[in-house]
Amino acid sequence: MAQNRTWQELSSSLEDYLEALFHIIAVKGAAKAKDLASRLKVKAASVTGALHLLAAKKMINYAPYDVITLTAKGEEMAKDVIRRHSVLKDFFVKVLGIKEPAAEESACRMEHGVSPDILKRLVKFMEFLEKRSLDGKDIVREFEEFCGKKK
Amino acid sequence: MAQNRTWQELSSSLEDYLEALFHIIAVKGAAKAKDLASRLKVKAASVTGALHLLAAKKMINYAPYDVITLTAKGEEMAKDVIRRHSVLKDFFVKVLGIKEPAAEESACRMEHGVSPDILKRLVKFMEFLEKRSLDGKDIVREFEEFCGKKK
DNA sequence: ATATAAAGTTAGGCGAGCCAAAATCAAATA
DNA sequence: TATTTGATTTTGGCTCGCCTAACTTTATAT
Repeated sequence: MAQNRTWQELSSSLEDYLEALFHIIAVKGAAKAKDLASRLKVKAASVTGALHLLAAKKMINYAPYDVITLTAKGEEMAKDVIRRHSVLKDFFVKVLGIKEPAAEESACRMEHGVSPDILKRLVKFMEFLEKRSLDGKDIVREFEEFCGKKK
Repeated sequence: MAQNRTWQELSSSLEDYLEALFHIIAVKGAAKAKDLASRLKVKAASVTGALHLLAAKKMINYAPYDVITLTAKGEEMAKDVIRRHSVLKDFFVKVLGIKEPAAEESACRMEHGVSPDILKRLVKFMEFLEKRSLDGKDIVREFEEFCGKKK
């Protein structure tokens, strides 16, 4: 299902590759196909295919058998995906109180569908909760109690 | 990209069909292929294909040229999808203050990825906000003000 | 009752994204 | 340097979900 995302030019799959690429590069300076394959739980042949597509979209610097790096455009895109991912995950963990592996998984699944306006509002909402907490009115704590009480 | 959803046996696409089916049936008692096609912005041939799949999964009662209804299992699934959709949308509208068409769109895109635990927590969070509001501590209102103030 | 229109289905095709198997390249080792 | 080994790519094949075009069935209108 290649859904229409007017506000995005990449498929969910390619966003995943870009995101993984960014993280691998952050640690190792550059990425190899194998890193992507193991991280995304995909076979090497699939990686090659995705790399061709990303290269065609000028998102990565790719030459056969060479290491992979992100172009400026690719890095921008990757950061955008990662931002959606981490905002969602933060919301799940810090506000909803979801535990680590589940929060991560759900963020992965939902990150591709978050529109810019939803993202902005979600960030603002968490800023709001943060500020309130500093003012001694910790909503998250209250929510935890609320959850603990019932049942 | 047919993602793995261990907690779900239907593709995003089939979930969409089921969801639409439920709404059409709610209004008209039964659905025709044409209703689905126009609602999902898809051609009639695609509908037939999806109906075969849903019938194979015992989600719908389907016979060529006949009206379509949901089986008990299908109705259950449909309600589940719709619940995910409406909880998300509610959160977007009532808490984040997202306007109608955008909230609906984002709910559509994200509904397929919401896990049961996230959903449960989100519902609880909104119950919590509701209760607080009844106690005269309207967090949503405060959030609106918070948003209005800054910039 | 029959001709026409509309709805539904079938057949065949396309792209995305995955895979396995085979071929190729590169890096390490003998 | 020659060889082996592991990484990468290519090739061909699969499923899903969509499409168009052609055909069949059902509904409508004369």
